[in-house]
Amino acid sequence: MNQTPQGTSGQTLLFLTDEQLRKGIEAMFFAYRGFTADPDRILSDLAYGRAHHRAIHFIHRSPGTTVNNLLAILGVTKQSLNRVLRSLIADGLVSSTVGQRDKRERHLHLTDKGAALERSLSDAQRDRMRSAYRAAGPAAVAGFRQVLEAMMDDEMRHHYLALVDKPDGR
Amino acid sequence: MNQTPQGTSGQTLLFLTDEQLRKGIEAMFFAYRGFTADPDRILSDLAYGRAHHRAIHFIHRSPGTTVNNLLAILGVTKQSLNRVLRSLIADGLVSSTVGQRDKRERHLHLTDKGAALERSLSDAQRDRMRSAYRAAGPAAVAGFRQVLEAMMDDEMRHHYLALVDKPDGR
DNA sequence: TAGTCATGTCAACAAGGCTGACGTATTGTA
DNA sequence: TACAATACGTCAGCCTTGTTGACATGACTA
Repeated sequence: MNQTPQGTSGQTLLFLTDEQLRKGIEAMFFAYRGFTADPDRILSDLAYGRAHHRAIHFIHRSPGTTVNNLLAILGVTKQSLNRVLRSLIADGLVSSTVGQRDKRERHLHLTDKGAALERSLSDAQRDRMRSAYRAAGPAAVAGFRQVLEAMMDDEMRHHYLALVDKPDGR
Repeated sequence: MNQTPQGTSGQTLLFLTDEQLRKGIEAMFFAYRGFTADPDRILSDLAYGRAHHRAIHFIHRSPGTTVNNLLAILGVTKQSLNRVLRSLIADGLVSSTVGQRDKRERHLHLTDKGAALERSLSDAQRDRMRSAYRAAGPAAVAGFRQVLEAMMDDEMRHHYLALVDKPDGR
């Protein structure tokens, strides 16, 4: 299937061969390893894991977010998230405050200590991303983001766009 | 840091702002979820997981590969891989044969049954990749691969290039 | 007031990582 | 030919992070 593609309308679609697709799949696999490697190293010294990193990242991104919202973004069960949040709160990295409008909700913020860890994690991750961006150049970066966005599930794309399109970038 | 970057040599480097890097980080996160979603669905019906998928993928890619080689590519411990391989061999998806030149080595192949599963997994994953590629276009795809490659650890990039540069693409 | 919602929590389980230790062929080398 | 290194398998035990199911509480809403 699609081993020797011809132009559908006179246009060559060589970039859609199984071969090209496979390269993309393997690139995703190996690149994701690099993507998580630096934060993982930092976290392993602290008895935290990737799940803690994700929670910290998105709390930083959307200060005051609720548990339910975080649940939707992370795509895990509340029991799973709760375990992570509990340890972060116990260790004083995250604060949970009862909602004012709706007192059932908990609003999550990073403490100073949490913000410090977030910074060290995202610095490490950004350093790698920056050098990859720099090596590839602006045009490649635009394509990179385009393909990734097209690869997301609809629901995840909505979350992504809601975050990314924030006017002030926070 | 790098919040209001200026051209280092008269060139604007707006694509290297923390904001842009953060978007890339979040794009990777959400996209990877989509990347694994379809195979995960298939596997969960079979009592297999992502680890089985990875083993099957790379055995398919490099038929006859040794356990040690697979270990290096996957970047896990032999105990971890062995657990996966044991079940795949027991279920008749993978065959393990003693090496001819070096009898200590085991050469791994997919059986017909294993190849059938591999096909259904990679079909699902390729379908998503194909529609993302198609939506983004050839130029974006080139950039996508460039950035991913730059993001890999050196060791992983070597494995990646060794696979991807195979002349016949198998 | 009844029902729904947001949250937290307990218990039990599974996948898939890890370390450490040990055994067994087999191969390469001093 | 002894000995060391290599490739592999396996046992045991641990951790993180995901799951399901059940239940409780307080708060909002129709």
